[in-house]
Amino acid sequence: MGQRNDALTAARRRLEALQMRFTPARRSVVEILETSPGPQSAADLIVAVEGAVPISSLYRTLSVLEDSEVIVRFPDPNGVARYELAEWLTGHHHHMTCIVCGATSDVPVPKDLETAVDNIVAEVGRRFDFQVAGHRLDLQGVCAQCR
Amino acid sequence: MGQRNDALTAARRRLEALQMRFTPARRSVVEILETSPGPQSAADLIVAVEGAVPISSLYRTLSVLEDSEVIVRFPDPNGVARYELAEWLTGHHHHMTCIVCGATSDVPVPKDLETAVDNIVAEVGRRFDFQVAGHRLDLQGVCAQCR
DNA sequence: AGAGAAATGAGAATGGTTCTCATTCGCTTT
DNA sequence: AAAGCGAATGAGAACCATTCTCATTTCTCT
Repeated sequence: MGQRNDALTAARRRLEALQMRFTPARRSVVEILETSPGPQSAADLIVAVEGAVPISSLYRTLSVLEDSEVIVRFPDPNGVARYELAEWLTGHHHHMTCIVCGATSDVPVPKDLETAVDNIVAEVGRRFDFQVAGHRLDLQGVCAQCR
Repeated sequence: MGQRNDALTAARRRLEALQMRFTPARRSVVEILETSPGPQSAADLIVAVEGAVPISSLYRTLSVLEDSEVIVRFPDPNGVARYELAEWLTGHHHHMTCIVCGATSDVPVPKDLETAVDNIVAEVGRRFDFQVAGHRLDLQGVCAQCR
């Protein structure tokens, strides 16, 4: 199965299904996120689009994509928002943040380990009477480059 | 072992070791965090101290306590900073955030499960050449009250 | 070509957090 | 007890990321 344009196509379909337009700005953001090694901030994206999208429009683009569940937003360790493609487009994964350089990158946790995480999470939910809908696991440490 | 004032005493000692004063504002914050069921925001703390500490002082107090590693700060799902006692004072734990009411509470993951998490985290670090220093596991779901 | 809905761009406004600076506090030394 | 002095405080300004407003522009469908 071809993967190069899957996210782009899926995003277009999703937006069209909601009768929204797949405009150049929306397309650019999806394209950039598709090829990024980790979640990007609004500031990162402004740089990536080379200023072609004004800030106010970029934020609006991001919130449209978030509302349509093409991307997800979450705060990085400093509280600034970072965005990445939703998991139905990229698969489930976690993050590791280098405490030296600050970079956050994706970690596609191997299936065997992810299964173990799922079991733990489910068990915790059971023990604490909490109906678990999802989880986030973030590793903090030092990346290979910074060593 | 008495636990009621352990955090307070430990915090005092830590600050004094750094030749800083254990002032009323600093004491209040530690006290409040010690008795809170989960991480608190600056706004929460202002309410908890009943306005006795002005905002600018509260933030300064928080950063002093953070710098001296008595508390830790991290962003909640909306990006606003939340604070809790450092793990050397409370023990390792995780969080669960209710996607209905937004409350975040502590989850003292049972030792057996935590061991499993540790193993997974270590294994991921090994596989991805990442020197793991710590981890955060956040559950999202619906709490008992909201069901 | 024209109408109407959707999207855009510029800038103002907001909210959380940090900074500045003059004042006050609390030890320590007389 | 008073002076000296660094630490801490309080008020408000400043900052920065993000959101909002609104007039203008662009699509899409006739």
